[in-house]
Amino acid sequence: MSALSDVARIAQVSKATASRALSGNGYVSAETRDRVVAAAATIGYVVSSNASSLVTGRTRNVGVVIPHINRWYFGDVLEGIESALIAAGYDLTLYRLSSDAAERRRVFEYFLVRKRVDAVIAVGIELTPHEVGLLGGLAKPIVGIGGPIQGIPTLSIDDVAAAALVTEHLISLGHTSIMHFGGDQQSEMDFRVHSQRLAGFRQAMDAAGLASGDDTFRATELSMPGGYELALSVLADPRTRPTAIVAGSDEVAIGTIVAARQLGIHVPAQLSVVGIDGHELAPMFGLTTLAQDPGAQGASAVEQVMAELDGESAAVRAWTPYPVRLEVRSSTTAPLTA
Amino acid sequence: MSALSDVARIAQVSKATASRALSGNGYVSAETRDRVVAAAATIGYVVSSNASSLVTGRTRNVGVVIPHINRWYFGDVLEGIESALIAAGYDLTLYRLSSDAAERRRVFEYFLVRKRVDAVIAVGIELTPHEVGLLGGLAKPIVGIGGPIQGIPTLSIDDVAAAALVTEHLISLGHTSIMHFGGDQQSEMDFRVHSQRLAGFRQAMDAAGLASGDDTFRATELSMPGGYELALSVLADPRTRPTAIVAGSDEVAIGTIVAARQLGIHVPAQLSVVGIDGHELAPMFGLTTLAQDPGAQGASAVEQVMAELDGESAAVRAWTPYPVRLEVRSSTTAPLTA
DNA sequence: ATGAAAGCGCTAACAG
DNA sequence: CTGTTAGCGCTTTCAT
Repeated sequence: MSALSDVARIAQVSKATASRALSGNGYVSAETRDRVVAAAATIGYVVSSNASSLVTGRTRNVGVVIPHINRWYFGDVLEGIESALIAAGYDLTLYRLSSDAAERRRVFEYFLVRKRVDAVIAVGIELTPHEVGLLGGLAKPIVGIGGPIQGIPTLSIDDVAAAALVTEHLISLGHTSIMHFGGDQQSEMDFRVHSQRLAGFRQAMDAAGLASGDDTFRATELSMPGGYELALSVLADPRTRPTAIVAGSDEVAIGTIVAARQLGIHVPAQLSVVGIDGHELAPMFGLTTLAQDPGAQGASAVEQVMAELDGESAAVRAWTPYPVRLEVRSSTTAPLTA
Repeated sequence: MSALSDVARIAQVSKATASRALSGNGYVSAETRDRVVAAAATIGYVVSSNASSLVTGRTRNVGVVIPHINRWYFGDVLEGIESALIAAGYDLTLYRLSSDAAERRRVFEYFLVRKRVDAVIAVGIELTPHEVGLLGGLAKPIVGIGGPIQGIPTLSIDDVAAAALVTEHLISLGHTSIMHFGGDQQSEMDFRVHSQRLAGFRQAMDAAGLASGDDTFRATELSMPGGYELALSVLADPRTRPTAIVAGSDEVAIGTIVAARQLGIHVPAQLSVVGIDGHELAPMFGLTTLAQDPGAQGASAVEQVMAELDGESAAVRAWTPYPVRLEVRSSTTAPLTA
């Protein structure tokens, strides 16, 4: 493997000059630079990022911690982050956090701390103050996606408002028997997203004077199979079946629709369903959903990180709700007495 | 940031001894090791992987190149790789390759070469001999997933046989008018997967004496919207509509089913559909599909890489077909005259 | 079993 | 504008 010294020797300059010529830092005469660049090209020289990082303290690499890869919302966010990072010339090191606490500790206390990453983006994970402190102590920027984290900038929609909005949509259609298929309230993993969406749902129901008690909420994994299984069991009984469902995610919504159709329930004539993610596949299913843009949120997070890395650390340390709008489609929601 | 020298000073040993105690390489008396470990713990010492990599030449990091993140098959493979890597104490650096040739070159000639990764796993991407040579010249192990690559070990199913199998299934059900909704034959990205599946389809059709000409094949992006759009246009005309579809992926299959139902076509009474990936969501849709296990393939790839990294470089340099079986479900395929 | 010393490959002052 | 010098933090002979 050729080193900088080889380039220097061939170009007949010192290592320092070669370094300057290649990195673009510092003055180098045009002709010298050309010689150096040519020399580097002929021997196929590429910097050793290790050596370079060791002295500069910068790795041009950011760590991304995320609970799932193969879920619509998370996959979209990840793609958005990936594109933005590559465009900025940064590497992306991926850590999937399971609910296993020991593994989580290992990621934070070992993997993320070894001077391997310049910054961390946490997607859909509520960092503990301890974890924030760990990274913060190393002066590594952190930005979150998916919900407020104490003391660091976070991008997310206003989940309470979002859930309230879709619920109101259903109510405005004349529905009175509405259920929320949401995330497990115990799950530490995904922020307060679950509880906030439930809160928004209840808020809208209460405001309309509708029942919002325990039997209007059922917890499930926020996945297609999750929604499917739950819907199969809840919708089977025609006497207790609601006329509308506020799904905790688009995947849950689709799962619910598939199950309903399988039970012979007509969507939307007999059951209206709304989602919350605004995934690109939603239109295909005609799903009425909130239009948040996960990919764009990922890209914004990268922007934030880059800004902080460039010293603009006075960035927004507070949470800013990401704007959303309700995308109304005809095929999964309908007036109650259409 | 505390360094090894700090640990050494506190434990009252030399840096060399501290290093040995912490890494477990070389002789250290039990009591000395305890002192060192304790010292490291109190100041929260973590090795700088840069410094360590610089001298050892090993990064404990593997690069993964993959064309999509948010597709069932690829997401599953990626999850499998991630888990296996973390378990082995390795980091995973993710590169999504678009069809942009310039970007692809940049990834191979810049990102992957800077002594940042110990090995590369290429998923669903046919590496060129040049790319293989690039990494090979650096003595970095490469393993592929998804199809044969010249000169390196690759994991994949036998796509010709797989496509033939699902096609035969349809034929055995009495279908004679069968179409293949597969991947674009021009796409360089995804190996020969597309053409191989088409070949398998034609092989089975020909063997049964059925028409397998150009009008039995339609190309689409191997995604749900891809399958959906294509099905919408192809299935609309009842006079030319086939009775069965061999989908190029599970996503295409689902998209096709959704479109068919939307057109009022009953699946499987009027249209039978088979997929090829065996995704975990297939059962939910009752999809008849091949059972390949993408996650397991990812894990196997990691095993291969680790073996090569441990010097067992005499590993299988040839392609070994990954075993599959056909999972027959009742709801998306049926005898023609049921 | 432990320590001293020599780098790994590069960048960043500081002179000139 | 270019060269000299001094490390970045760690591992690894080679002595002891």
